[in-house]
Amino acid sequence: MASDSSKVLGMDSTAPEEIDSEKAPPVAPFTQLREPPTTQRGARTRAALVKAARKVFERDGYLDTRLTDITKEARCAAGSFYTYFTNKEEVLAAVLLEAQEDMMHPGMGRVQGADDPYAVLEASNRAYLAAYRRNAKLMALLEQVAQVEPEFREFRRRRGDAFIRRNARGIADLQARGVADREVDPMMASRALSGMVSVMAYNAFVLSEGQEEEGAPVDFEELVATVTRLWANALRFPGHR
Amino acid sequence: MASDSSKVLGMDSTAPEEIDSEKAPPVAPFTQLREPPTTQRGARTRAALVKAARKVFERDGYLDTRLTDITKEARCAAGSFYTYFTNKEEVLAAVLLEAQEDMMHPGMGRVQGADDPYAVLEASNRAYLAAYRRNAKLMALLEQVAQVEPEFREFRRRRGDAFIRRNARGIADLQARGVADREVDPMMASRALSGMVSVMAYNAFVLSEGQEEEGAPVDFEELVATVTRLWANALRFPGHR
Amino acid sequence: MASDSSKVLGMDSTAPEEIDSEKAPPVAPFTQLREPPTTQRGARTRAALVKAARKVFERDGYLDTRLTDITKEARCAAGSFYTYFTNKEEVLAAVLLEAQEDMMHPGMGRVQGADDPYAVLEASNRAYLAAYRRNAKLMALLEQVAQVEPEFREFRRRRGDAFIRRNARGIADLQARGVADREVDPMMASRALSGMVSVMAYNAFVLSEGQEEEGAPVDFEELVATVTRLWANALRFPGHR
Amino acid sequence: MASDSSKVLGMDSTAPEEIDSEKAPPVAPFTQLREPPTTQRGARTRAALVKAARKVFERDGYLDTRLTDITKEARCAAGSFYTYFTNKEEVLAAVLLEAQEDMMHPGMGRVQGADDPYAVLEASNRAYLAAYRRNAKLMALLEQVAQVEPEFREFRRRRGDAFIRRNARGIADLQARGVADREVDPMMASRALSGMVSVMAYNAFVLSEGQEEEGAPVDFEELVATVTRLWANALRFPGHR
DNA sequence: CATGAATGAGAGTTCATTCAT
DNA sequence: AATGAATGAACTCTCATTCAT
Repeated sequence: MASDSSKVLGMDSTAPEEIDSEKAPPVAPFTQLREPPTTQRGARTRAALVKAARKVFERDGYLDTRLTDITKEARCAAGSFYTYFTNKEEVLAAVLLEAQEDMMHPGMGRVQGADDPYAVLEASNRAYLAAYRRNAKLMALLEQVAQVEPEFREFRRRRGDAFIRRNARGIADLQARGVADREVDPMMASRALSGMVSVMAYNAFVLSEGQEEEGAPVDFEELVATVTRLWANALRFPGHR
Repeated sequence: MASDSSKVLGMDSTAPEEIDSEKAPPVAPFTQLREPPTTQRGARTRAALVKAARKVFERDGYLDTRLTDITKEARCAAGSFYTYFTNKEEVLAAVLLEAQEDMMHPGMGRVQGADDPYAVLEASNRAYLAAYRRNAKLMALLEQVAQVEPEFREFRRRRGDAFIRRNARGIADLQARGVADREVDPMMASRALSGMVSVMAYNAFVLSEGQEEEGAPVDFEELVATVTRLWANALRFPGHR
Repeated sequence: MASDSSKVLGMDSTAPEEIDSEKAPPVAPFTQLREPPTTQRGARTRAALVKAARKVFERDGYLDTRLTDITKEARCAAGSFYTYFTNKEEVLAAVLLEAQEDMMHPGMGRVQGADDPYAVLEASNRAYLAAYRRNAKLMALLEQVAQVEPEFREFRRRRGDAFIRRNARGIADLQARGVADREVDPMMASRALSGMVSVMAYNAFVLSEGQEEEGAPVDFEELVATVTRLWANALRFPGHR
Repeated sequence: MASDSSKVLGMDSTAPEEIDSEKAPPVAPFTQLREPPTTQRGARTRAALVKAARKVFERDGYLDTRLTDITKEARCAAGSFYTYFTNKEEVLAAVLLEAQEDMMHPGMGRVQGADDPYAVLEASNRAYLAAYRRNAKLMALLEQVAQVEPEFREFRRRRGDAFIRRNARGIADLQARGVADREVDPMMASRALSGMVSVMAYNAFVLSEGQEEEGAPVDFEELVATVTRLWANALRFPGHR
C-alpha cells in the first residue's frame, strides 16, 4: 500500500501522472508561462533566475522577496526578469515546477499482493518523510504562499488530493483483503491519516528547524515508527502486537 | 480524557491557565500593549477599532488589510489608531486576546475515572470541532498570519503545545489504566493525533468554505465519528467492535 | 447673432448652460473626481496642485509632465497628489474645469432684432478671438491632449458642438430674415465657418507664438476684420460694399 | 484656380517642388536619414520596416507604438531596426516621405485662363477632399505627431504654407480678373479658407470615422458642395445666384 | 546583416506613520 | 483625544537602446 499524503501540505511523492489525472485544468501561473528562451544564452539566464529565486524565496520568504533581490542574486539587470516572467508568482511557479521531480520519492509506487502490509506502509512513510525533509525549505515556502496567493492554494490542494485519493485506494484494497477495519470510510480515513503524517512532517522539518538545541531534536526513525504504528493501529491491522 | 489539539492549527479549547503554564515569556505584541484608555470615550474608540479590525481581517486577510480600512470601518480618523496601537500586529494581538474566551469550548475539561473513554473522546472531539467551526474565520486568519509574522507563529505554537501536552497526559492515563497501547510514546502519539484532528478541521471549515456546492458538503457528525474512531483505533482501545 | 466656434479646437465662449444642454453624460475624468477636501488646509493644497499643474502643463506639455513636476511646483510631497487626484488626467480635468469661466467671453450672448448683423458678427468674433488669445496656452494644451486621450477628445468635441449648434441657429435666423444665403445648410455652414475661425485662432495664437520676429506679427484687428468679412461674404450678407 | 490647403492639417496635394521652394532648410528626421541599404536583402528589410511602421502607427497611434511592435510586425529582430533608423521619429519620416506621392491628387495642377472659376474651384476641392479621405489614417497620425514632436509640427506647417501660398496666388489672380472681392488680403483669405476646408476634412474623415451609425454619415458630395459654395461666396464670385 | 537577450534609468503608485490643528 | 492631510521611502514595471553571437 502507498504512503500517506497531505491535503494541507500538498507537496509529496505522488507520481506525476496521478496528479495530472485531475479533471480540472491547471491554474494560471503554471500555464501562462512566457515562451521559453530560444537561445542558449537565454536558457542560461532563465535558469539562473529560477535558481536565484529559489534561493532567495527560501531564505527570505515569498513576501519579503523583492524582484530585485532575485535579479541581484542572479547577477542580471532588473529588466531581464521580465524577459522570462511577468511577476513574482510566475517565477515561483517555475521554481515549483522545476522542483517537482526532485520531490518525487524514488519509486515505491504500487506494492501489491502478498507483501507484508506493515512493511510496505513503513517504507512508504519513510520515503515520504525523507522527501519532505530534503525539500523542507520549499515546503515551508509553499505553505506560506498558499496562505497568500489563491493560485498556489489551489496548487497545494491538487497535490494533496492526488495523494489522498491514492491512499484511499490503498485502504480500500486492504479492507477488501480483510487487513483493514471495514467500518471506516476509505476516503475519510485517508484524509485524516494522510493529513496526520504531513502535519508531523511540517512540525518536524519546518517548524522545529533550527530549534534542535531547544530539547527534543526530532529523531527521524522515531518519527517513521510512530506514524506507521498509529496508521496501522487506526486501520486495525491484525496481529501486530 | 481530554480533547485533541493542534500543533499546527493552534486555536483550541484548552483552558487559559494551561497555556500560561508555558515557561517561556509571552511574545511581544501581546505584552507591549499600550496602557488602556482612561476615559470612557477612549474605551469606546478602542473597542470599535478592535471590532472593526476583526471584521476587516476576516474579510480581507491580514496582509490585504490597510490600517485605514480598519479606521474607516471603525468610523474614526487614521491618526486615532496610533492612540491605542503601534501597528497592525498589535491590533491583531488584541483581536486574538479578546477572542480567546469565545474560543473555549463550554466545559468538558477533565473527565476522569470510570467514564467510558470512547464516549469522553467523542464528546471532546465534538466540542473541539464545534469551536473550530464557530471561529473558522479567525482560525484561517491565525494560520495566515502565522506564516508571515514570527510572533504569531510562536503564539500558535504555544497554544498547540499546551493542547498536545494535555492530550499526552490523557493518553498516559489511559495507558496506565490499560486502555491504550503502551507501545506508543504518549507525547508523540498526541502530536500526531492532535494534529490529525486539527488538519481535518482546517480542511473542513476553512478550505472547504464556500465550496459546499462542489460536492461533498462536509457532514459534521461524520467528521466527529471518523476522527474519534481513528483516534481510538490508533490507541487500540480494547473491545470496541 | 452669435460668434463662431470650433469643432476641432473646441474651447470657446459658449455660455455654460448651452454646453450642458448636451444629452450625453459627461466623460470620466470630469465626473469621477475624488471627494473635495473637507479642511481648509486640504483646500489650499488642492488648489496649489491645480495651479501648479496648469503652470507645468502649459510649460512642458501634457506628455512631458511628470507627476513629481507638479508636486514639486506645488511644494508638496509626491504622495499628496493622490489625496486629490488619481492620475494626470484627473488634474487636467480639474484645470480645465477651473478655467471654464475664464474662457467665457464677457457677455454678448444673444443679440437680436434690429441690430446690424455685421456689427454683431464682428463683435462676436472679436470676443471669441480675444478669449482664445487670453487662454492660448490652455488651448494648445487641450489640442495636444485631445490627440492623446479619448476623454479629452470627447470634451473638445462637445464644446465645439455646442458652439456650432449655436452658430447654426444664428445662421438660420439670418436666413429667415433674408439676410443670409438660403442655399446653404445652416449646420454645414456653421461647421465650416466656425472651424475657419478656430483654425485662424489656433494658427495665430498657438502656432505663431514666439514667432513674431519671423515676419508677420499677426495683427489682431486685421484678423477680426478678415474672418468677419469672409464670414459675412460666405453667407452673402446683402448690401455691404 | 488651385485647390485649397491647410495650415493646420498640412497633408495635401501640392506638387513636391512647391514644398521644397521653402527657403528654410528641411528638418532633422527627414535629412539625417541613414545611408540607404546596399544589398538587396537590406532593401527588403528596410521596406518591410517602413510598411510595418505605417500599419502599426495607423493602428495604435504614434505614442502607443513601441519599436518592438514595428519589428514584430515586420517579422525581424528588434536590433535590426537600428540598422536603418535611429529612432521612432526617423521611421515616421520615412513613412511620410514614402506616402507623399500617394497623397498627391491625380492632376489638376494649374488651371488657367478662360475656365469657369467655380468649376475649377469645385474640382480642386473635390480632389483635395478625396485625397484626404484616401489617406485619412495617415493624416490623423500626422496631426497626432505634430502635437508631440516639433520636427513634425514644422513639417506640417511647411506643407500647409505651400498650399496657402498657392491658393493665395490663385485668389490674387481672381482679384486681378475682377472675379474676387478686392477688399480681402489674398494671403489672409487663403489662410482662412484653406483652413476651413482642412478642418472640414479632418472632422469628416478622422473624427467622424466609425461614427457613421451615430447619425449624420457625412455625405461626400454635400461636403464638396458646401465648402465650394462658401469659398466662392466668401470671395464674392459674381453672378452665381 | 540579422538576431534577440541584456541593460538600467525613470515613472507611477501605495500606505504606514507623523503631526499641526 | 480626535482628526485627516502630509510625508516620502519603497517597489514594480516599461521599453529604447546596446551588443555579443
